[in-house]
Amino acid sequence: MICRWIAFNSSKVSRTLSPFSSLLFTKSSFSVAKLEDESSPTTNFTSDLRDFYQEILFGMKKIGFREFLHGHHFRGLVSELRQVHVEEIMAELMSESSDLSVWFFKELRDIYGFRHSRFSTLLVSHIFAGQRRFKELLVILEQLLQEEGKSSTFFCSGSASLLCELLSSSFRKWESTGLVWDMLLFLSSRLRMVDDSLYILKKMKDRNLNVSTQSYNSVLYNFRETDKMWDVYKEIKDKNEHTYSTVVDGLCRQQKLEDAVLFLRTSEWKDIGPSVVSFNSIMSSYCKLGFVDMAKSFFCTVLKCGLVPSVYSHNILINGLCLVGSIAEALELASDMNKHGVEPDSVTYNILVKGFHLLGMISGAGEVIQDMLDKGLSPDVITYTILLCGQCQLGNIDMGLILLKDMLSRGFELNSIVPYSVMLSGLCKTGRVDEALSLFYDLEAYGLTPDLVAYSIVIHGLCKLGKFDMAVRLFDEMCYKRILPNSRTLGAILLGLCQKGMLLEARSLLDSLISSGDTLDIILYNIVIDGYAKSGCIKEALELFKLYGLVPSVVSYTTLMDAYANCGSIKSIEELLREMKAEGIPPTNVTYSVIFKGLCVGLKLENCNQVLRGRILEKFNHVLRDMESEGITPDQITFNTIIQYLCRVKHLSRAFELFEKMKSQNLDPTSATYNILIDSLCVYGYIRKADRFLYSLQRRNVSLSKFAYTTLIKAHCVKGDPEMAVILFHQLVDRGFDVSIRDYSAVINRLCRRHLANESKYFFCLMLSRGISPDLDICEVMIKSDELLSWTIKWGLLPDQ
DNA sequence: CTAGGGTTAG
Repeated sequence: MICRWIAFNSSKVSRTLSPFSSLLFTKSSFSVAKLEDESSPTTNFTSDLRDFYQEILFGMKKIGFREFLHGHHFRGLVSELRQVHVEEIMAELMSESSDLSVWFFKELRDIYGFRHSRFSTLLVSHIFAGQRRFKELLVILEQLLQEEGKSSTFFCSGSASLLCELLSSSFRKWESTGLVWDMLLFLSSRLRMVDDSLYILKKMKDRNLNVSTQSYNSVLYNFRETDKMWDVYKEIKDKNEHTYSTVVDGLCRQQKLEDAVLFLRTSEWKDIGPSVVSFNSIMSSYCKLGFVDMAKSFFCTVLKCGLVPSVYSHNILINGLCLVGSIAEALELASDMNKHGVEPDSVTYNILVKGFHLLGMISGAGEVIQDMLDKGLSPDVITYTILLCGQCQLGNIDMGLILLKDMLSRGFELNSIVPYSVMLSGLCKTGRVDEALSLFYDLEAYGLTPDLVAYSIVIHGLCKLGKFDMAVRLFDEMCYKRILPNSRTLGAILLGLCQKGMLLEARSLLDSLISSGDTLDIILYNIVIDGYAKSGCIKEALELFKLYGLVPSVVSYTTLMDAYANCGSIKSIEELLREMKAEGIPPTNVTYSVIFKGLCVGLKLENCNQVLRGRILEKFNHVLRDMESEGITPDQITFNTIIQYLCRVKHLSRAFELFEKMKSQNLDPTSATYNILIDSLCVYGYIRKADRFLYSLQRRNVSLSKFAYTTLIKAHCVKGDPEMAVILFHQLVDRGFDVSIRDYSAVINRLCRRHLANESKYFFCLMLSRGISPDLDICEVMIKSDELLSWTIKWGLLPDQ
């Protein structure tokens, strides 16, 4: 019968039918056949779509919704189903029973993954609200809001207005509508859709709808770090404990710690009295400022008030103790927790693990993890991330990769991008940006979506290593995904432009950011100032430094000073140093290394003038004294700079004294330190000493760079100890250094010049045996040597005539 | 209210 009805009607209605209906017309399936058998013949042939749905509904009811919806023909049609059809059916089902429409709604959503319209969702929300099914209400409204958030555009977040309009027009008469409004307010606020929540709140007030304290508290929470906090606070009629503790926390976050303490004591609290949570906020703030003792005294106040310190209170204090390096006291407090009736949780252990890592005590961290396991708690993603971070900071990138793999095999990385970001950062910082990039693209396969931080890390790594084009590609990809760059991402791009020498582009990007009105981070200026300085445009660097009414930081000053240092303009450096000190900006050890560098370069320039030379040496000692009096301890690079300077003025014994001093201050000399010393020993002819020095370093298993070897090898070639050169060259090869044709040519060149033909031949053959073909450069050197000419011809190395 | 990720200068 239905088939006949379809045949009759299809020509009439086909123009108005949706793909869904058209398909329904033409499909002849088991279910439709069944429908025909069991439904009564329809007599009212109308082309009205609404009636059509009623017919379908009638049929569906006859054979049972479950069977109809699960029938394979329906599955085939569902992709053609439009939200408006569902709304239509839902409304019809409502007149039958609300449970039926809820069932239809859920069935479509859960079985077919159907995305419901605002209207359908709000309809079911009202049913849930009426039946006090709050959990389900929460779930579908949260989903709705998230969908709204996704579909809103960059600069317009007015997604709530559509919902409010619908609520006011279609659902005004529903008894449960106030509840739905309030829940929407609560959720939009909790989802940090701040503008939306304010819009909803305003509409609720216009309509005289009741705003629950919970929702108000959530709005308050979002504004707790701003001036608007008090406005929201005043509006709340039935304030509760949460309201008060949010205000305390807000004041703490606004750096108004004294006001927070004052608020704690006011009568605002009526008979409730301050809660532990408020004390926790205050303790946390004091810890972050490094005032652990203040935090401790508030901990005692908690006890005196007859309140019980929570696990949070303990963790906050333990964290504070770790941050100031009092790990022993932190451990003690953790073990005393049971005296207050609480037990350490995984947060406690993670804090302790981090504490040990901060002190570089890896074994201690291991013990904490063992304690954790003994307690029946497993290390979680955060534990692993802390360990990973520690390894990366120590430069043990491969160890980090192993840790990450270990995590992966335990399967709990899936919900967090953070450990991957740490790894990406570690790889980028050690120049392994290609590995970072491939890890980055693997993320999707792990079901993780890179966020702003992950993108920024890789973009920065690419820029730093000169792969600017790739960086821009990622930047575009990120923007396309609607992940908006922030000042850190833009800083990376600026860095990339400067490194590419695209200073005009860097400058115009900076200018466009300046004209956008927001106050720019000084770091962005510093990047461009450095870009100018590095390419010798001191004038432009200075202009940027002075014109824009910005407050230069120590980095701005040091950057400019470095530009002057490179051309030995000691006078300009001194002027800038005076200026920054007058501005109350203390120099750092970076500043001082730049100053030393400037003095070294100046010394080189004034080489022949004894008077100036003496004056610079005087300055050197003066700066050293200043540094000491300012309590600035030189780091490795400062030491290297000074050592290099001492070497340059041939004060080798002073240089070695400083080298010892460096070690006594627990500063591991870097490979650059060894290079400077070995090079200087060679330059001044102390080759035997250089040999012994290298040997002592090898015995101590100190990591040496290739330069240390090649320097000494070259010196032996020049000074006529080719045997030593051969021995060292073999060490170079055996230690797995990448030995290039330039290294062979450097050696052969020097040996030829000393007429050491046999040794030249030896290195030449060694080179060939390692699969390196000679180039024109080497051939020319060999041919020029009388002793080698015939030998060279024998090898067929004469250039084509 | 507590624990994990990214920026500039030597």
